[in-house]
Order: sequence, then structure tokens, then C-alpha cells
Amino acid sequence: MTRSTARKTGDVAAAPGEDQAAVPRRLLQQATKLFAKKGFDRTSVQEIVEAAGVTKGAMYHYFGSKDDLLYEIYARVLREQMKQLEGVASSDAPLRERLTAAASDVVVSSIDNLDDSTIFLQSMHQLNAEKQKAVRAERRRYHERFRAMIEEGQASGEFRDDKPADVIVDFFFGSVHHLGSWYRRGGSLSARQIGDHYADLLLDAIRPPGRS
Amino acid sequence: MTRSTARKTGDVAAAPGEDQAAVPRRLLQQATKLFAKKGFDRTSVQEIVEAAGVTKGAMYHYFGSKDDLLYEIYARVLREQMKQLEGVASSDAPLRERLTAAASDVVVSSIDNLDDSTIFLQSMHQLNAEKQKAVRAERRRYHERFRAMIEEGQASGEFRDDKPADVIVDFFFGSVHHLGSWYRRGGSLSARQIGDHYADLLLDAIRPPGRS
Amino acid sequence: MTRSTARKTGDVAAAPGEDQAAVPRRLLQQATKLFAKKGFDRTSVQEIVEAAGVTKGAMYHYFGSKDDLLYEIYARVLREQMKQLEGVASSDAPLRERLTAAASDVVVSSIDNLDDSTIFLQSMHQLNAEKQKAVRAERRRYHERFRAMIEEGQASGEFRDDKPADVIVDFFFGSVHHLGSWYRRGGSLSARQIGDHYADLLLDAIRPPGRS
Amino acid sequence: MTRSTARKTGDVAAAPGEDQAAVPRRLLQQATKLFAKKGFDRTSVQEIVEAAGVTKGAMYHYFGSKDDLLYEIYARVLREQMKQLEGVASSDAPLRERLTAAASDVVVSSIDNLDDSTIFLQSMHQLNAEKQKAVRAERRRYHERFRAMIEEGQASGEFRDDKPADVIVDFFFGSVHHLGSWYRRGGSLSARQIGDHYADLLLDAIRPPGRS
DNA sequence: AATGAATGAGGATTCATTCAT
DNA sequence: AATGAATGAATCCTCATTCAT
Repeated sequence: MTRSTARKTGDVAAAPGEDQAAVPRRLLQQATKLFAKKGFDRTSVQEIVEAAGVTKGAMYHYFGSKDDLLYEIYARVLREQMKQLEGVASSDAPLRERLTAAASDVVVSSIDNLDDSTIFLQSMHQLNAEKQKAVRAERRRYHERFRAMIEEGQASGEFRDDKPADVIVDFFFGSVHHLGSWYRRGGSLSARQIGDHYADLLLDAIRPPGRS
Repeated sequence: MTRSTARKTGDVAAAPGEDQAAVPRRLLQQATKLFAKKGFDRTSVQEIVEAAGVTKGAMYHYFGSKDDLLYEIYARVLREQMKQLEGVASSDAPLRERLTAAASDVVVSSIDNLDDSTIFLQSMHQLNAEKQKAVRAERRRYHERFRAMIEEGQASGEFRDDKPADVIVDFFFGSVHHLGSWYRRGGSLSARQIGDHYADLLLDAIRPPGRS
Repeated sequence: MTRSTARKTGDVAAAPGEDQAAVPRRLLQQATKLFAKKGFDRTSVQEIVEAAGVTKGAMYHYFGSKDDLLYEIYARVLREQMKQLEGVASSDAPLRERLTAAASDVVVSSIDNLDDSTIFLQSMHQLNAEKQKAVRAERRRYHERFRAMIEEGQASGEFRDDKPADVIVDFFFGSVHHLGSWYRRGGSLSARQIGDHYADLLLDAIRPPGRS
Repeated sequence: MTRSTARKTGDVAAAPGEDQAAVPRRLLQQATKLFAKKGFDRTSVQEIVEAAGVTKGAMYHYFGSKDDLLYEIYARVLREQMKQLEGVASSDAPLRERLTAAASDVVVSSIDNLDDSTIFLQSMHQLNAEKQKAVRAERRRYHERFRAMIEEGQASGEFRDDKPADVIVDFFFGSVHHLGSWYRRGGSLSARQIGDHYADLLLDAIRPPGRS
């Protein structure tokens, strides 16, 4: 997402909305790319503003700090993934279908936004304490929503209940968060194929023992 | 100008604890602790040497750079896990037992060295290119050894073969590497219990479809 | 991020002397003085910025490195001497007059900027490879322009041709570059007197044998 | 000189004299090479002792400091050139022959020991004050001996006396000291050829005006 | 005569951030 | 809304030298 390639100013007076937004968005885009590539601490504010074609002053006009940039990146991803999960989880499809879709979707969206996944993996602990707490809280909400589906299946007997649901959730999201460390675009498997494989592995792993 | 293994002046008398430990070992210990807690980039050499009770000069006497410290930490973990895997994988137990043991063991050892796992997760990309390559190469060897067991089972029909073995390996090791981001000592589950759960989940995930 | 020529806030009022001078110029001035006095390696960036009354950050705002400072010093001298030489060499005075003037002028300008001469002598090899190459290239152009005059006279029979022109050039510029190591202001001879002596010595040294 | 290539220990007990001396000599040799190549400040004691195949302790056993090393290099060159000059200058050959020989010889010996020339040029000011004074004093004695010959000729009318003798001396030795900055072994001219050219240029430069 | 571990002071450089304009 | 000069603290690393053995 957020692909929005380089709209140059053009009509200065008219259409103010988009161009106005362009600077913060460009900053976020470039910051994402750079944080993913070099890590948060190894990326200087100077590099970010240069990549975005603005000056430092402009950046500090829109963002309070470098931390803020990272936080905004997280917040957006979190927001989107949460929205997606809620959509799927609360549909009235059968549980197995909902869980499969949720699992596959989060893989696909992680791959579509590989940079964000990478940053999540590597840079979260570099946020200041307060923001880190906020991110963790939001992530927990996400996990809880996901876990609820598993617990639902454990209660109904559809899923094995000899393993704590949160161990299963952490097991699965570990895999998901690590996609950035090995998945390379242009490989032989598409994002959706990986998503389906991962969803299958998860669903099969939690079949009740003795059931096919 | 590194290495200098084991000086041991002959049990000097008093203070048997940390102070006794050789300087390089103390440095590695403290660096591991700090890197895990604050991240590689956020940890200064000054902090490390203070924690280890030596001077900067001493550190640079034994290690060529801060990078080296990180590299040595990786190298040790990698070496140990590889040794462990080789022991288990080449035993003459049945395949499922071998894979179960290998999976459970790597979880247990990751938990026993939680700091190392955390560092692995967060800091590998901060190594310089050359060392990063060396670490990746070693890690690949490890994955390949693990994957060989899965392929063995796929060939014999013991494991499903509708998923590429390396997808399965990455799926599983994603989970393993993430232990550091959620497991807290003193929780309700022991390292071995987590290990067994993870091994079960893996083994069940790769049962051939339609088999219990 | 260098250059920033001439700010001049509008003659602020008091203190017309050094304080007024733009930051980059003050830095260059003090660096020249210090490099000449103590050598490039023995001069710390700290000393330079203190002498210039600015902070380290300010210096790195204008110059990419300590090397850059040295390079700029060279570049300015080289530029000026080249301009001077070109003016003299391409006039339509007789060859001997042109060469005499060029020789005398380069001595006078070396003495007028004794610090620069000293630095040239002592510090060029401390520049990084790339910049050193640039300086050498420029210096070679200078020497070639000078040599061309000598070759012109060798061709016309005005100067001896039993010695390679470039040996003569190196012979003479060795003397010139060494001025900084012995000439002291306030001695009995003025810069112009030295210049005339040196020019005479050169011109007489290259008279054709058997001619007064 | 000081070529003395690598006599390996061999007979340990016997012939103690030479091997004993070998360590300091090797240190001096390697230091000379390194100082010439990288400059005094850019050369670390570590590099020197490694090149010489000894340890730091050994070096500090023989030399009080890094400065000492540099000083010894100077002292040796100075001693040798002075001896050579005295030999030539006090012979009973005609003055012009003596001066020609002295000039040519100092060029040849500078080229034969190009490293020492380079060091002289670049590193003298990096000695501590006291040693620097000693070196300057010795060099002055050398110049004075050389100047005496010129003054002798000025008195007798053999050489021009419209230029101060010391200006002539500085003029000439500037050229000599700069040999290291342009002369490359393997060029088209031998050391002796350069020496003869330089001596000719000097002698012709100081002919009385109007005389061939 | 020689080792090599350890010191501790100092060096160049980077960087997030501020502020006058 | 935006600039860009300036800050100042922190960082990694180098090195000559010492000293117990």
C-alpha cells in the first residue's frame, strides 16, 4: 500500500488537500523504506528528509521526533491489520473458514508490506518506553482477537485443547513476523500461496489429535 | 589478537564469582545481557566495559570492534545449536522421534539462552556485511540439516509433501526465534513444556492429510 | 552542504575584526595557522574550532571532514598561484622577462602565505588518496605551464637544453617549497628580494653554457 | 645502505654480536620504511614492531619512545652526510671540483636513501622540541660547512657575490630535500645523473655574472 | 632480553534537535 | 509552512606507554 508515486506539485493553488498531505506521507514512505533497509538507529533524520526531498525543518514541523515517525508507521499497520482481522473474524462464515482467512490474510498483508514487517521485527524495542507500551497494547488486542477464535474452536471441540491458545497464537505469529527475514519477492511462491500454506499448517497443527 | 582462552591464575583465593571469570568471557556475558536489553545500537561500548569492570582498552585488546562482540555471541550460539542438532539428527531413533527431539531441544536451548535469541532477532542486521554473511551461511547450514529430516519424512510418506520443506522450516524457526519476544521466565510453562508444545504443533502440522 | 558564501548580516555594529568573518573563513584561517604550526595530525579538530570560536558541529556543517579543511587550503593556494602564473606566462613580454616574473612572483606569493607553503610541504601526504590525487593533478598542471616556458626557451636557444626541462622545474620548485622551512619574516631580506634572488639563480642556472 | 637482509638465527649460541644488534636495526629499518610511506603520526608502534617481527616490549627495551626511533633515523643520516661532506670539502682539489662533488654526492646519497629524505621533509617537526633542536643544530652545522665553500669562492671571485651565500645554500638544499617528492626509482635518470645535473645547475647559477 | 595484557587519555565524527528568520 | 545554520553530547576507536612476569 501507500504506493502513491511522486506527485509533483503542478497546480499550486488548486487541489490543496492532496499536496498538503504529500509531505508527511512522503516522509513516512521513505522512513519506512530506510528503517527496513538499515534499521531505525542506523538511519539518520538527514537521510530521511533527503529521500523525501524536504528539509529537516519541514520534518520537525509535521513530526515531533524521529520516534514519532516510527510510531506512526506502526500505528498505521496495526490499524489496518486490526481492521482486516475484525472484518474477517466477525463474519458469519464457519469458524475454520474464518480462521483460515484471517491467517492467510495476515500473511498476505505482511508480505505486501514486507518493509513494515521487517521494521516490526527489528525496531520496536527502539521506541521510547511510552510509545512502546502503546504499541504492545495494540498488538495484544490484535492477538486477543485472534486467540478468541482459537478458544472458540477449543470450546466447541473443533480445535485441540491440549495446548494453551496463547501458545498457539505466539507460535503462529512468530512465523508471520519472520516472513521479512526470508521471503523475497520474485521467488517461486506468491504471497497468497505462502498465506495458504501457513494457514494450512496452522489449521492442521490444531486439529484435535486423532482427527484428519 | 583475540581468543586468549582460559587464564585462571590458580584460584587466587577470595571472590570466586564473576570477578574470577576471564576478561573476554566477562565482556561477552555483559554484552549479551545489554544487547538483549537495549539493542545493539543503543548499547555503548562504555556501558559494556563498565558492566564487565574493565577498561575500553582492555576490550579492544581482545575484540577488534563492537561488531566483533556481537559476532562472537552469535558464533557461540550457532556452534552449540548445530552440535546439538547433529547429535539428535544422526541418532538411530525413528524419524518422528528425532524430529520431535530436535524441535523441542532447539526451543529449550533458545529459552535457556533467551538473551541470545532476542539478540538474534533484533541485531543480526546490524553486523557488518561480511560477518552477516558468515552468520547467514552458518544458519543456512543449520536449517538445511533440519530440512533434511523433513524431506526424509516426505520421501517416506511419513510427512505431508504438499508443502515445500523449506516453507515448513521457515514457519517453524520463525516461531522459535520469536520466543524471546514473549516468553518470560517464571511463567506457568517450563522451557521443556513449551518445547514439547512447539514440537507437537510442528509434527501435527506436517502429518500427511487424512492421518492421525 | 558546504560553501555558503558570504552571509554578512549587514555589519552588525561592533567588532569589525575577526568575529565578523564568516564561519567557514574563520575556520580556514585558524586551521591554516594551526596546521602550519603543529602539523596536520598534531592539530585536533577541537583546537581548530576553539581557535575559530565555533563548535564542532558548526565545523562539520561546513566541512565534511578535517581532511576537507586541508584540501580547501590547498585548493585556494593552487587556484591563486595558477591564476597568477597564467597571467604572467601569457603576456607578450619577452620570454626571459616572463620567466623571471613568474619565478619571482611564486616566491613572493609563497612567502606572503608562508603558512600555506609550510603545510604544502608537510601535510600533503596526509590527505586521503582521492584528494591527494586531485591536488597532485592540479600541481602537475602548474608545473607543466611553467615547464612550457622553459621548453620554449630551449627550443629557441635562449636556455640550455642539456638538461631536461622537468629536472629544472623540480629543481626550482623544490627550492620554492622549502621557503617555509627557513624563511622568517623580519629577516634582512624582503619577500621580493628573495624572489629576485631566486629568479636570478634560476635564470642564470639555465643560461646556455658559454653565454653570459 | 643498511640493506642487511634477514639473517636468520641459525647458530644460537655462537656469534652473539650480530644477532644481538639485529633487533634494534630491524626496528630502525622498518620504522624508516613506514614513516616514509605513511608519515610518523600515521604509523603506530604496533605496525613497526609487527613489521620488524618483535613485540612492543622488545622495542621499548631498546628505544625509550617512538620519538627516539625517529631521532635515531635522523641522527644516522645526519652523521653520514656530514662525514661525507667533510671528506669532500677538505680534500685539496680545486674549489669548483669540491663543490661539484659535494653537491652531486648529497643528491646521490639522498636518492640512495630516498626514505630518509622523505622523512626529513615530512616528519621533522613532529619530534619533540628538544630533539628537534638537536637535529636543527646538526643540520645547521652541515649547511655551514657547505656555505663555507661558497663563501670561499665568493671571496676569491670564483663565485658571484651579489647573492648571500646562505640564500644560495637554502636554494640548493630545498631542491635536494624535495627529491623524495618526485624522484622515482626506475625512471630514465640515474641518481648520479640527477646529481650531476643538480651540481651543474648550482655551479652555473653561481658563476659570476658575465662569465661562462 | 622479552612478553603481552592492560591502561587511560584523546581523537574524529555523527546526529537529533532547536531557533531565528 | 519551511529553512538551514548551529549546538553539544555521545560514540567508537586508536595508541603510546607501563608493568608484572
